[in-house]
Order: sequence, then structure tokens, then C-alpha cells
Amino acid sequence: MAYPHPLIAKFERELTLSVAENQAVSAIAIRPLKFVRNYDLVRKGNRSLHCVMILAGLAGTSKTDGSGKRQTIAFHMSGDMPDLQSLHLDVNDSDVRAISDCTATFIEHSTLRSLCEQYPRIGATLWRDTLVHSSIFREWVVNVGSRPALKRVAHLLCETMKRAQWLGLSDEMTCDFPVTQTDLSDATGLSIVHVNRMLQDLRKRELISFVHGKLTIHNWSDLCSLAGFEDTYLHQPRQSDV
Amino acid sequence: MAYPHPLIAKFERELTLSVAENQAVSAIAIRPLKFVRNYDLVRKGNRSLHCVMILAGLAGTSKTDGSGKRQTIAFHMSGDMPDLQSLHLDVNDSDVRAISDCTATFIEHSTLRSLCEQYPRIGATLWRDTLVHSSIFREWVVNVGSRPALKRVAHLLCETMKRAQWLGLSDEMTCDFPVTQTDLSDATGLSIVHVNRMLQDLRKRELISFVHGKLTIHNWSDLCSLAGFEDTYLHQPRQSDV
DNA sequence: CGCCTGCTTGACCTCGCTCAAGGCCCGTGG
DNA sequence: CCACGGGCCTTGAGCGAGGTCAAGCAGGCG
Repeated sequence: MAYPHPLIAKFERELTLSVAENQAVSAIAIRPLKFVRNYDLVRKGNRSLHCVMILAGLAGTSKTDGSGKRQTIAFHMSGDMPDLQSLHLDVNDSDVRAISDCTATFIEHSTLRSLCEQYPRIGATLWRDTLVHSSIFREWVVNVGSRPALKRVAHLLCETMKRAQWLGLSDEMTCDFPVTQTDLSDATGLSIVHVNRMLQDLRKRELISFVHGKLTIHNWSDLCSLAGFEDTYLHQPRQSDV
Repeated sequence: MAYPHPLIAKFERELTLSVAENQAVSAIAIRPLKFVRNYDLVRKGNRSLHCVMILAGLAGTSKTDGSGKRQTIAFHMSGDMPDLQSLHLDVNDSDVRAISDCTATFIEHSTLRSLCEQYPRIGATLWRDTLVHSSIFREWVVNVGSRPALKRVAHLLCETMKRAQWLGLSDEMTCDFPVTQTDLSDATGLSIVHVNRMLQDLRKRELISFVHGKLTIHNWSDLCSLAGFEDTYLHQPRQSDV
């Protein structure tokens, strides 16, 4: 593989692996697979025998109601494991869909389970990972439940940038965010038309640029205060803690 | 204690404990404490050294923005552990508040951690518990993000009843739900006035009664189909699986 | 070239919010 | 005992944020 082992990279963001842990994780074979946009990596109602790990591109967890209206619940960037919960929940409660063309890999439940048993620190790190995502869901409830449209869009962009930075996927205040306005509409619970107007508003205020799936934030602190964005819920260790 | 050990009850809903596991859990002393309505059991920004377990009454996880607007993110009934995530997340990202007068107990992180280490099945069960709550958060994003007011309220009531039943806190289709309309407003992202009108609507349709914190659902299947409620996201094992 | 997808704009409408007031119940104090 | 006050629920009236509908435009691709 050209790139370093993605699981090692994931764990090393949180802790320093022992030699034994490193070996055990490295032994997990990663077969990158390509998926076209809109492909369903995980389907609601199915039972999984493996977890997905995103290696490149953007994926999203969503649910669709009877009328076809889709609500996106989370975005997943490279390094994320969108359905890690399937390790302990028998049936999938949401879909995971490739929002852009994606590269991903599947890791067997059995592999992850024995890793957790043998190396408790790794188990704790994976548990923690699901808890961080849980915290992000909580913030999304707040976002769609109580913020007006402009703040709602702004908040989503702040979160995206902060997560991309944390994962080493940003260049200063620019990162990939290959979503259409329809995707943003699904994620914010706003209509497409209104998302469009909110983005224009943010551009007019010279807070962001957003073209061809590239997001740039021109004035981080102003955007944060507009959005009411505070990053504690992302639970990213401070630099000093690492 | 008059009642059976609440942790034993919690675990036994998911699995059959071995003698050793049972002894280890039983050894954990439960000191019930009383809290008046509106008391903050957990405060955002603090670091916890213990987890809360609700023994009686209703609690809620919520976040409050600068302007004082509160968004409730979850309700917790007796047997729930609202801040189990604090076991692996250093700083609290939300408040946990007594919504009615409550009885609760605190369990030291260290106690839970050593339990998880020594008895992996217990660790897995606790992990699973956090994942089920995570799934409920996902559904709440859908609820506040994409359901119109009437469905939104109806869905919340369906969820409440189903969870109460699962926890053995219901009598047929009646259960305690000691919330004010203001609390429902915080949970649904609707105004108090509109919650009031939606409740009246549901009562007029003879789907529910809801007085003095007692909820009765008169027509379960009609309320479910009105709400678009499907219970898979609650991940309650089928009777046959138990 | 023509089509399809995604972005943009304008006009209109509605669901749910805000503001305001009144009623009921209960706890507290005179 | 009654008076008062404070939650909480209820109702009405008006308004506005955001949805819906409709149309045009631009870019990419077969």
C-alpha cells in the first residue's frame, strides 16, 4: 500500500501503540475498494458481518422516510468508520451512502472483536470513537432543532473544517467537502432553495468560499461566532494532551 | 435496599450473568440520592469521576445556547445511565438535569472500568448501551430535522412508551412521563404554544391521553403510522431472542 | 448537439412562531 | 379563612422564516 496503514493512523491519533499492538493492527489486511457516488455501503435493515472504513472521499449516514425525504445524520471522511456500532447492534438502523466517489475497506467483525479482547486499550479507543460520534449526533440535534437557517449552515461548515483539520485533510482553512446543495439540504433539514440562499449570504459576508466541493473559510472566528460554534463536543485532544 | 440491584436488573435485560459476574456487580454499593426538579446532575464543561444512574423519575440531557434557548437531546428513565460516555470522554459536552424529582446514584468510573476489564461481557454490554443511545440520537436528528410538528410530537410519545415498556415501567399502554409542555417544546424544537396545539390535536383524534404526567396511548397502531414510528432503532431484542 | 444534473432567482404561500391575555391549580402568607 | 402569586395550560391574532413552485442558466458528458 502506498499510504500508511489507515488503522494505525487512526489509533496513533489517540495513543501511542505498543510494539505488540502495532503488529496486531498492521496484520489486518486492508483491501481498498472503489465505490461510485450514491452507492449504498450499508443498508438499513441488514445485518453486517464487517465494518466499513472510509479511505478517501465522503460518505454519509442517512435515513429516508416513506415519502422519499432523506435526512442525513452524519458525514464521514477518510479515516472514519461509519458503522462501527454494527459491532454490537445486530441490525443496521440507517444507510451509509457514498456522497462522493469513495474508496473504502471492510473489516470483519471477528477481526475487530478479537483485537478488542486481546488489546483492551484498542477496545477502549474504538469505544471512545463511537462516543465521539455520539456527541456529534447530539450536536446535530441541537443544530437542526434550534438554530435558524444561516447559523445551521454555518455550524455545519465549521464542524466540517475542524474535523478535516483534525484528520490532517485540510490545507490551512481549505478542505474538500464534495457535497451538492441537495446534500446540504438533507443534512440541515432546509430546502435546497434556502440552502442556496444561505450559502450566498455567507459568501456575500466574505466568510467562506465554496466551489467544486472545495470549502475555504476566510474568517474563522467570525464564522464561529455567527454559528455559535464551540468545538468541545468534537472531543479532539488539545495539542498539549497529545 | 427494597428493590433489586439496579445494575443487575440492567444487565439481566441483555444477558444472563454468570455467578462471578453477578457477585462482582452486586458488590457495587448503590446509594440512592434524591434530587429536586431542575437540579443539574451533570454540568457541561465539567469533568466527571463517576457516572449517574437514574433510579426513579425522569432526567434529560440538554444543551443551552447563549440566548438561553434549551434543546433537550434525550430523556432518561429509571435504569438509564445518562452520562456513561464520560467513562471515555474527558469533558462533559451537555447538561443532565432532573426533569421531575429524581432518585439517582453515582457509580465511580474506576469501579466501572475495572468491571469492564475483568468481565468483558459486561464491558460489551455497557458499550452496547451507549450505542443504543447513539441510535436514538440519530432518530432524534430525523425527528427534529424532517418531521412536521404533529408527527414530531407523536413520534416522541411512541418512543417514550416503547422504552418505558422495555424497562418494565409501563402498565399496558400507560406510563409515567412527568414533563411539562415546556419540556416537550425543548425536546421537539417547537414553541410551547404549538406543542399545546399538537397535543390537543392528538387528544381530539382520540389517540392519546396525557394528564398529570401520565401518558396513555389509546390507539397504538394509528399513532405509530401517523408518526412514522418504527422501533428498530431502539434495538430492543425481540422476545424470541431473550 | 441535446440532455441531465446542479445552481440560481423570483413570486407566492404556509406552518409554526411571537405576542398577549385569560384561566386554573396549588402553595404560601396574612 | 381568604388573598395573592407563580407555574402551567389554553386561546386568539398577526407575522415572518423558510417552503414550494416555476423557470432559466451553466457546465459536463454521451
